[in-house]
Amino acid sequence: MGLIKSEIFTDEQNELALFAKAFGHPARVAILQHLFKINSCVCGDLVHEIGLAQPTISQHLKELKNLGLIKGNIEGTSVCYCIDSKNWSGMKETMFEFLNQDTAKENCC
Amino acid sequence: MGLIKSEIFTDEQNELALFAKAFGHPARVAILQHLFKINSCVCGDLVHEIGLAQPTISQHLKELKNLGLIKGNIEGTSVCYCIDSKNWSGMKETMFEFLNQDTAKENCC
DNA sequence: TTTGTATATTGCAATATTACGATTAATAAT
DNA sequence: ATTATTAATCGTAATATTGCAATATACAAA
Repeated sequence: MGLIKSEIFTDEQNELALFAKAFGHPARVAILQHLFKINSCVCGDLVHEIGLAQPTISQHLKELKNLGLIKGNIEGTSVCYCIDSKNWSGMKETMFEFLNQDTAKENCC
Repeated sequence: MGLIKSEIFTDEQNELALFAKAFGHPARVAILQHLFKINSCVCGDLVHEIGLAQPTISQHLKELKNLGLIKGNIEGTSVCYCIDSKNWSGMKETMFEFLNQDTAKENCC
């Protein structure tokens, strides 16, 4: 199959999984870290910085963009990609809620 | 290819991606939420709770166990799975550092 | 208009993931 | 000993992901 049965899970579970999946590849982690580091970016830099072929980087950027975590502004012949702060904050909220489930719990084993 | 080029990324980037990938499937999200909720669990409950076949749940549990996020104690004929609090905290630290990169940054676009 | 530069898209091969039926292993109950 | 119960493993089909070469697109510069 290879097909996730999304219909049996809640919207929250599916949303969180989609966000997490975005971070589930080291290239996308590296892209986001680089975008934060220089606070503005063109794709060309990323190809050089990360060491994957241009189509591959472009594909990863597209995924992050579709999720809303980054946005791209065309500037002449190149594209300025950067973090979408508002959406990043929203995503963080979702992740924090999930990650902090352990507070106020005792261990059983 | 379908093969991640881990060797071109840092250990931190690869580790974070592995943790994130664990949350990148709604079934594993649901499993972890359920484990937190009842604070102790046997696999059978999860099969009933989540609605996937027993081998599928077992496989997801194995992945979470391999990552160290949960541990399983055999109790008679069933297995008691629960969160590994220590490792969960460590994972949280890693994720928080990544998610909080945006603090102390100004927007560019 | 041609040439160069930067990014996106297409097509494809290789590998990974998801899901489950069938089976196995291990213990509990009778 | 036999049977029932629970969970792991095996095998396999279907789908997804990763990565890149080739190509297309879009704009700038000459």
